[in-house]
Amino acid sequence: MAATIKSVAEMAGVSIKTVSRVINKEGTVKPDTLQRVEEAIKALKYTPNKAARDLASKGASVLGYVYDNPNAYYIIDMQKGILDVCRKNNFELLIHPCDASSKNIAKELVDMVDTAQLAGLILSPPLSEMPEVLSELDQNQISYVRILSGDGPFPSPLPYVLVNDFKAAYDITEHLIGQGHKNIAFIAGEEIHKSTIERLNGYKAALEKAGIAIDESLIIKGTYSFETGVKSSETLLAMSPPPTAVFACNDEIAAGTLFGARMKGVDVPQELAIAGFENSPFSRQTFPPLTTASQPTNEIAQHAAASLIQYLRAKKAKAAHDNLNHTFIPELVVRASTEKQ
Amino acid sequence: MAATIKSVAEMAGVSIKTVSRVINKEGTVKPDTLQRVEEAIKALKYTPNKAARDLASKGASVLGYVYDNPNAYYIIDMQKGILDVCRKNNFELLIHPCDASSKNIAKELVDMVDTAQLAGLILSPPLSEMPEVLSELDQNQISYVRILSGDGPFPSPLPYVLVNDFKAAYDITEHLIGQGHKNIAFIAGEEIHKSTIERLNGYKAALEKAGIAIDESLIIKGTYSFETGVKSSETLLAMSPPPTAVFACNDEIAAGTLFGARMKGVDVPQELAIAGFENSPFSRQTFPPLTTASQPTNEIAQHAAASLIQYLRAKKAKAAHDNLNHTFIPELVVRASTEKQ
DNA sequence: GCCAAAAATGACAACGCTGTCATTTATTGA
DNA sequence: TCAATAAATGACAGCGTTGTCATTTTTGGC
Repeated sequence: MAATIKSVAEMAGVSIKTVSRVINKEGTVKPDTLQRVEEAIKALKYTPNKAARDLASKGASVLGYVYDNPNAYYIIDMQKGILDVCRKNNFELLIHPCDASSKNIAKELVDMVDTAQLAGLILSPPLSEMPEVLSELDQNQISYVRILSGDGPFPSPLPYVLVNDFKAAYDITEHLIGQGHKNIAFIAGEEIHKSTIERLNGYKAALEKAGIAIDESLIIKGTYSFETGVKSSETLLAMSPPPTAVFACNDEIAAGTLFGARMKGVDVPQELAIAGFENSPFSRQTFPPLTTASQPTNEIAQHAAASLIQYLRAKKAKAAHDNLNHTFIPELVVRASTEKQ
Repeated sequence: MAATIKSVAEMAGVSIKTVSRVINKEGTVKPDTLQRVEEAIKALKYTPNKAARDLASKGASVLGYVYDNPNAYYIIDMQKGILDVCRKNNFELLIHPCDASSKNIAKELVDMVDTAQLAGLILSPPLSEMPEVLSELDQNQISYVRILSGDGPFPSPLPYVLVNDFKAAYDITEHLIGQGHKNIAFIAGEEIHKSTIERLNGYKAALEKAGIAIDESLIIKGTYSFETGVKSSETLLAMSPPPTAVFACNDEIAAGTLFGARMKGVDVPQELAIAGFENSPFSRQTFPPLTTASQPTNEIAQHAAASLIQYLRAKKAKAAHDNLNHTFIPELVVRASTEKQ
């Protein structure tokens, strides 16, 4: 039914190998043969059979994107970025949502790579920051690229993409200080996310720089969730005096904090300034809109996918690969939630 | 390097065909041979090569999920549901975000099915409701399952999953009427989404049932976006008298309406009640939280994927397939945005 | 116009599995 | 015990490509 390389070869009056050369753009085909073959391909609506290709050339070109992250916007953006690069490079993408807190998550990933015959993995936080996962992958010689929080460079044979949360958190805190706040609370997310630590450190560094003593009671542990924001705002507003500003570890928490403040009739930003992190779409849609830090998720994803593909190609060709590790710095986005009139 | 069927066969002292029978659970292998083979598989960590399998058995098992929808939560939920079913049935999933407004979207899909050798497509709105797309797929004999708005059953050889937006919209409107409102506005989304029409019809039907005349000036056209909500609320609040309630076609619009009301200092729900649709996570997180209708997206997705797979199997076996088309009715979720104290 | 070298093309064996059909082994009934 | 039959198993040819290496054709220098 469907055309095969053989039918194309017959129609063009060449051998199948020549057709193969054409579809793989090997460039050693005479212009007029090339044209004949291309015409035949078009006429027969021929598309190479992927299974046969993968089999013959040993190894399919499929990447895996593994995520465990509650933020749908983040995932979708990541996914789109990765997909774009995959498509351009003739790779396919296998998507695998998973539960990072599951005990055998590492084994599960190795299994997946085996069964689906993946060429490599793209890991985003927290998976990309879990030593047990990484070492298991290393032991099984699985290639991967990590997206993680930090400010390298650091030595690693495998590619990675860094997001400098420290700097961005520093900027946000500095902005709050610039608005005259001295009593600034910090609401943290899960500590398994390195971003939490980095953001906390940025917060602390900015306070120190401004000569403001760090008050541990203003630092609240939580999860990256709306609920954490709601609960924390209760705790914070019950203090005397309450903080005049809150730096929430992400927009969800910030939105929760805002919600909590509103419930108590506390005016934002007059009585309480609130900043988030991540620049989720809804950070623009709360009332008032949230000050936050924007990271170019799509770009980060593209970069990650591209460097993994580059790494895989270099490995296959047994060549050294250029190191294209890169650090992204989220940018401060100031909105009404931290600006008094 | 990696184990093949041959190495397993040698180790177990059987022919490769017997190993094949074991991994395909054909059930015609003696218990003790079976055990020997299974042990060899385990010992060698053998996993069948997918490419070889697909090639030999003609036809890979890959479904395509095509979407063009701005709602990240919806997509993620859909995707997870589909992925679950795919994994259980040994199918793979190719994800393809696209632009439904692009002129050659239909060709693009056909191309994708060809190049990626897809077994079938899962279409969600608006793609699933575009005649030009469907007829192009039909012409190319591509199998697909549609998720769409409506309240069938209707005759179709291909499977589909319906969401009864009419009924849910009727319920929401009835709820608003029950709260004493007579002057209820409707903010629509893109008309290319059949859900918009269905929801509008549900709204109208409920008004009629209650004997309330339909006021076309209260029906505002827009897109499924926050911005539409903001703008529409300006228009509506400038009327004299302004409506006392708004039924927004989805939560994004509702959130925008809420935002707009807040900007004008209009109290929700005392002065203006607002209802949305979809039960997005953020509908719980606005202040006040939004009344909305909840659709079991994950379940819908699972159902869609399962019926497509069933259809494909039946087709391959040239058997008639049970029709498992199903209609889901979103459920009313009442929250503070429509309930006066 | 001839030869060597380079460029283009082809023949054919993999790749790792499944499908078909032949063969061997176990089971049954008399 | 021996056919006759059923159950297990095996041999081997594909599946549609790519890789390797041999062969043919073209090119360029003299």
